[in-house]
Amino acid sequence: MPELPEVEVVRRSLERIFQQEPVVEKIIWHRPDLRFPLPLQIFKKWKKVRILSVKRRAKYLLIESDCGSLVCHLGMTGNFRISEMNSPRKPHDHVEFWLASGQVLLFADPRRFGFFLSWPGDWAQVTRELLGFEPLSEEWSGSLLKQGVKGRKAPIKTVLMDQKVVVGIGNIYASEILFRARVRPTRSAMRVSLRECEQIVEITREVLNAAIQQGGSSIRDFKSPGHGEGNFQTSHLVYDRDKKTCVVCATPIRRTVLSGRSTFWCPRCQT
DNA sequence: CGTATTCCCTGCACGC
DNA sequence: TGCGTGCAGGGAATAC
Repeated sequence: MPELPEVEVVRRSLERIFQQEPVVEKIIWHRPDLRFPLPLQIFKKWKKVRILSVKRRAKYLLIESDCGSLVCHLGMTGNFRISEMNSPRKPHDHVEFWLASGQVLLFADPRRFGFFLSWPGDWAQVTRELLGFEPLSEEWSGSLLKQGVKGRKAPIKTVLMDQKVVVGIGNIYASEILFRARVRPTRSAMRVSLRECEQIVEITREVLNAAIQQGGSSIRDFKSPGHGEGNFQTSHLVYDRDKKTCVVCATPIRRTVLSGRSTFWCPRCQT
């Protein structure tokens, strides 16, 4: 489900929810085994906790409270929604945040690749060391991407999805970005020129920002509490369009598997 | 070391 | 209709 735009849309939704009602009365969980075990210590401790902020780094959400912080990752199918105390739960509702307003923020995740962590230390510090550049930050640039691809024999698409190089770009947006940049996803990353890296950086920002504006891409099941479904899937030019005609040149779009992930590209537009 | 594959898990679309 | 197969937006652990 969630790449950077979707996670950012969720972040904004959660921010709005907690601005309206910052107090979490308690947390209820229905199973402790998401991708990683839930931080039950924290969950038990969180009674009458005030949420101070919801931040995003890469595809991680950081929920900060006056009683410590939670890191949340949505995995593939993780999602939040607002519900009422007495309204029926669904099969994959794993965590409930009971708000002082009487509403309940539910976290559901059918595939359970998502997780919550409590992070005692400085999360920003950790992510600085382990993760690459934020694509929407001022500091990222074509020359930095060029440094990132230096000596990388792997396909440019794989490197673009490498969270140590640049964060937040997942399988959908990697194909979409490279199509718009006219760079073939299979090309060895080291063979992408500085000029092309600059192009990729610029287009990455355009695509991710547009996707955020559109509320993300809702294929399958992505939804955000308060924002609902996104619309950016209607702007997909190559993703999931195998054998359909390229919107630019009418050549059939091709599907290739790279690092085990479906990849879509136009054999004529992209070199 | 870098790269590719496998696996975690459930649901759904598809073909027979 | 029912069943098997393959595939799905992420990422970590293996296997080369």
